[in-house]
Amino acid sequence: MGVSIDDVAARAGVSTATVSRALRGLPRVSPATRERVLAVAQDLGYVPSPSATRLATGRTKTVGVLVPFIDRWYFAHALEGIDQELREHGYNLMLFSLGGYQHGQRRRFSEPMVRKHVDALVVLCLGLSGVELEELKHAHIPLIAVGGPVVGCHGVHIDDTAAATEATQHLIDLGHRAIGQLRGGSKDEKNFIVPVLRSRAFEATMHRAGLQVRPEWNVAGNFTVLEGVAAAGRLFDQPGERPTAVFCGSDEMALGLMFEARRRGIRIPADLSVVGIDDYDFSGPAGLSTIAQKPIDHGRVAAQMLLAELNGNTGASQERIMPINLVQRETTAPPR
Amino acid sequence: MGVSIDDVAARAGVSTATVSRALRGLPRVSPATRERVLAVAQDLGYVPSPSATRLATGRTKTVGVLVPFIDRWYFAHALEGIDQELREHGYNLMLFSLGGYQHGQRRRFSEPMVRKHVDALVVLCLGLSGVELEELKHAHIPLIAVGGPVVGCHGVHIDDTAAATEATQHLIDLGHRAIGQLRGGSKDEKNFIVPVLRSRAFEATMHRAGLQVRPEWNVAGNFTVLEGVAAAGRLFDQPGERPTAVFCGSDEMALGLMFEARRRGIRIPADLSVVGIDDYDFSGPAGLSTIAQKPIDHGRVAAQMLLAELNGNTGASQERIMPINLVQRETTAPPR
DNA sequence: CTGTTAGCGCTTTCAA
DNA sequence: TTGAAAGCGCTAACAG
Repeated sequence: MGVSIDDVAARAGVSTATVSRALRGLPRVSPATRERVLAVAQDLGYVPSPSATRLATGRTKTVGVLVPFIDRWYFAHALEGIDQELREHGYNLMLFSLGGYQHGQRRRFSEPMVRKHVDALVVLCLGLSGVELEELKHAHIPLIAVGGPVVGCHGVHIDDTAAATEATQHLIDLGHRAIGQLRGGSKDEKNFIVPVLRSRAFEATMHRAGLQVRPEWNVAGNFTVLEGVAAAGRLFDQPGERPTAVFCGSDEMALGLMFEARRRGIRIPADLSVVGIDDYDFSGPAGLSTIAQKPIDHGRVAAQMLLAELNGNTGASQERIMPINLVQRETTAPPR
Repeated sequence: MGVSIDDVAARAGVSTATVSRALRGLPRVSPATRERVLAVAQDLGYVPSPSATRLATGRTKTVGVLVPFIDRWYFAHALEGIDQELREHGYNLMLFSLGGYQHGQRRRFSEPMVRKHVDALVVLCLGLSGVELEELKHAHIPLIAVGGPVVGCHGVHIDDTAAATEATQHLIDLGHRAIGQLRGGSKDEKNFIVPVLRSRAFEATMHRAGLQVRPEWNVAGNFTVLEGVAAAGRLFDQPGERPTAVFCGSDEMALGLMFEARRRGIRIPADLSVVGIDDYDFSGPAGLSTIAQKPIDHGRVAAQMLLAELNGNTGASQERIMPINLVQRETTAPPR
């Protein structure tokens, strides 16, 4: 079955070392020899055994991606970017999912999971604990966080504080004073700092503008559409005055709120303005005003840094703040 | 840095062979010895080198997943299921994306891409060409298709014909006669058979009911929300009579159509009934009637079959039709 | 420019 | 029950 380097060497009448050099494009091989080797290899359908190469070189030519779970908009797009960059450079992508949160807590990550399986690791939207990070550093493999800041590790992500501030300020600039918030849930906030950053920035911006943050208008939606619907329900059920606008920590929750608003006959933006963060695939069609980011670019950039690092360019991976921009569509307008 | 099996052997005062046996739980090791080896290994923080194991055994303990691109609802959920199953059994998941369609055609898959990298492969929502399949069979690794039938290869998927038939029949049963279709685009249909199956089943069901399939009510939406919006626009722009209901090949397109309908003041379901297929995350909150499927289960089942096959259970991977069910929500009602 | 020769770190007969 | 030794298929000095 498997045709090995020896077969090629024998057939080409050279040593295995020469075959190895010729096939990898190394110098010190005569053009004639190289050509012959290449022809024979092609002819025999020879493909080097990655297992053998790994063992001999100590490099796996694969990069790991660690995610808390898979089915979220940001992950899929970031993955797409990482994958593209990796594949263009002959690297493989190994996916490590922690399988979501159980008992409100994600599964612990242990370094042996990835040990010797990958040359580098990107940590996607995951807050690593001190010990986890320590293990990883000890393993000495290049590491980069994507999707949010991780202490003790460089990352590629947007400035979430700036994003939430800009979104909130957009509402204030339109003249809104009674503003509610759809924030992440306790699971999100316990496991990752991004929801917290966005939430805090909303509150800081409100205070800075001399506006009150009313606790009863502050509901948790777990960053999903479904929970967003439920959270919106709770918000709308509050007795008394209703906010004229809502800042949502993510577009997914914003969309959920919009569905619930429609069900209740609350008109957007006439009765209620809504702004989100992300620019989810649906946001355009839904007319949702938002702070846009491009996760696919985050993935590409992170992968580039890792690859540079693996090519000996020490210090290639750095903190990198990616661009955001306010996209005003139809869900935000001055209050009436 | 790396502590190897020799270190453990030396420290435990046994041979490497014994360490190997002890650690893998093989018989023919005295309890006392095993215990000592385990303790030493634990103590030294020893983890076997996967590269060495691969080379020695010829098995990689990893399964590959081939996808046309990543950011689609079905893929993320199926991946989640595959990943869960794999990880529970100590297997790793290597992701191979073809990076979408360029020039309307996906990148060609070549067997060397995965050769010796994985023990088995799942092909996700991809129609493999004859040559591609031939290469794969020649590589003798277990193979299974997920998300749609692939000729010459077993698969785990729903009966797409039944799904589209049921959806269409649902509209007919409600009393609709003027029914339009939002189908996949040429890219989808050229690269995968599922869009074609759904489309054909719609037409067959219409004919069977003695209803006319009007070409001008038959628009292409590429299976995405964004394209669904555009396609709906084209449908609504048709002069003359409008259909009273639309069958959509996927929920994503259905949602797109709903956004566009709302924008134009077309009321759903009062003016127009809409049904989709999939039960996308948003479908519940949006109130979309649909034929539900559970891709995460498809992933689990496929992974189970592959693992069984790898455990010597030849013939474990078979054709498996997964359940679907009509979920009637608020977008379908009798015509007025 | 090319060949020889050690490994890389495990697994797996085959003996003991 | 345990050990010795021969690979697995490639890379990387080191000679020539």
